[in-house]
Amino acid sequence: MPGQTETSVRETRIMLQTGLSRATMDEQVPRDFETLRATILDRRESLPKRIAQIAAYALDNPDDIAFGTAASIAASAGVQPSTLIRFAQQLGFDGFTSLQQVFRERLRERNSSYDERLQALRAKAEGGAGHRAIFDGFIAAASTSLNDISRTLDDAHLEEAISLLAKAQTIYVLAKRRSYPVATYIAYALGKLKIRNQLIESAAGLNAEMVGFATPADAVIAISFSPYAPATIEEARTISEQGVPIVAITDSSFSPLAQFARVWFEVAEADFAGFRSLSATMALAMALTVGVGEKRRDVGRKRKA
Amino acid sequence: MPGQTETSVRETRIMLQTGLSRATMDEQVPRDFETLRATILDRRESLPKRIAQIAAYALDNPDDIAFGTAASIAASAGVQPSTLIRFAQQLGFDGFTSLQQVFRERLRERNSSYDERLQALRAKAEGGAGHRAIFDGFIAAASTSLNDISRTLDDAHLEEAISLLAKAQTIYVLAKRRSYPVATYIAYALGKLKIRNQLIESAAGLNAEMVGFATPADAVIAISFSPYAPATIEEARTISEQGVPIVAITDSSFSPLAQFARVWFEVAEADFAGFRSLSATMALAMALTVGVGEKRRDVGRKRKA
DNA sequence: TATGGATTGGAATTATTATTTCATATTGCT
DNA sequence: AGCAATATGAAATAATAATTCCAATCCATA
Repeated sequence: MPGQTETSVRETRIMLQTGLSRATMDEQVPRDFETLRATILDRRESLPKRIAQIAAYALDNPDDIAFGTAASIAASAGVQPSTLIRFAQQLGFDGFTSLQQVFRERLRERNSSYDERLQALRAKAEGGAGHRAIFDGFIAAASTSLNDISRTLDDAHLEEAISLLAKAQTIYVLAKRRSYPVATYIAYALGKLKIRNQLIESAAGLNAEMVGFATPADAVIAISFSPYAPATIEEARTISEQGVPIVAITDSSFSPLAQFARVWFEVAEADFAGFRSLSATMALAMALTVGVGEKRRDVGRKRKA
Repeated sequence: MPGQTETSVRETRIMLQTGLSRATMDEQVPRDFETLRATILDRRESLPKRIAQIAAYALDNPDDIAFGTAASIAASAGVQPSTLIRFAQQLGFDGFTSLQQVFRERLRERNSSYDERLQALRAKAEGGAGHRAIFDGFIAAASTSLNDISRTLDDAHLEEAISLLAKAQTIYVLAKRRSYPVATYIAYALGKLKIRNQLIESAAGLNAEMVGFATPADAVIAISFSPYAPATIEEARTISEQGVPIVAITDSSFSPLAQFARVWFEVAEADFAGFRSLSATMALAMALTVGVGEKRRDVGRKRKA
């Protein structure tokens, strides 16, 4: 019997079961994972027990659905393979295989290098594709930056920077403009960890004096990206000439900050709509801060013992 | 004939072909994608033409290998299925299926829900696993938060908030403590976009006066997460009583901020080592800011036309 | 340019996996 | 409680896909 007849017989049966016309059916089949997810959550209540069981499993373990065989998935979820297929059919798919496609597509999508997605989103936003596109762009930029930094960060530098900062009496935090939010976050976190710190703010114009108090027993976290705020560079220079060690977060080895720094990190943030992400810098800043907190605790313990 | 015999016959044949003992073979089979990649690049020169062809294809289209069938992959790469299997065997696998596992594992790894990774990292960091673990933890927390928000953000709310803010004469930005970095970033970005704004700072203790200037023609972006800074809530209340519309970013519908807000966003940030990520909030903040910038430009253009 | 070995193509075979079927159990309703 | 409709389990079957086999081809070397 030719495949075509086979298929149409199957379709007829499903249509009878669900009471839907073919056209309606097609419209309702969720093609992408998010729609599928929503559909499942929507119908969760009205699903039979076993079907609900596999539905829950599917949302909890999407990767297993993407890669497993009907039998293996059914076993993990504690149902029969046939139930899995019924589940797929209830959702409007014509079998497990086509349901699985959606789960596979999801992995492909997610994995398609964020760089590519970012390109696409930039183009989309340029074309005036609404505010959601802008939002997605910032999400993508942040994700890209996180991926990048987690690939490129050098563990040894991290250790070195943390040791250096852990020894400091006071940690000075130096950043302006775009980097300023990071500085305020560091200051907040250091404060919560009871680590003495001083944010070098520009408001009152007393920076020079503030900087003057730092000694070689202290340390500085300085953050600046191109175009480097002249004030940051100036203050970094002064403070390094006083012999205060500097940990710098910046964006290239040509950065003037890198020259003054005892340890420096190169962080490449992706940008979108003219604004660079801060997510990678933030993550690094937090790691430094909490790392210093940990280190001090450890040292304290050792001294007591 | 039982499967076991079948298998051992196959193994013997391969061993003869490659001239390796079983023990040596096992050591050489690349288990993870990176090793496999290196192995392929290493042997690239010495591979026969068709095998080299599929090798190149595999490195260029790893996703296809992960998802395709031997036949479909072979067709895309322009070779016979049998060649694909020979390729796998040359690398020490016992067939296409086990080669494919490596490509699938790669996708799983990359994609392994950040939540799970976060759990693992938290445990690791607790156990004092060094500073890299802390860093990875913050990266994972940030990624999780980004994933979450991009799933849950409501487009309609975004549009509404942007329209509201775009109409404002002055945008006031209100946030303390942990949220303060976001506020400074918003203020920075609004400034760069030439949008009049006022950061409500606490330094000089003049908040009450500042807040008093706001009128219903203005708008507020208020950001606060549990435990809500009392000052933020107080100022939000006052300002909303003056009839100034508020766009709030907060963490639950029970948040006091949500009560005063015209539009509010629920942002669930993952935490690590006691500090919550800010990445999702930052992304949303940037989308709002740039969205307002776009909207004003559009409106300006329309007026001229 | 002949010859042996390696490589390749394509069909045949075998294994695996999805799907269907049907008997049985459960549920909801009168 | 009894009936019909629905849901479930388990095995049989159909479909699909991986693997093997063998003949044909290519390539290096004498």
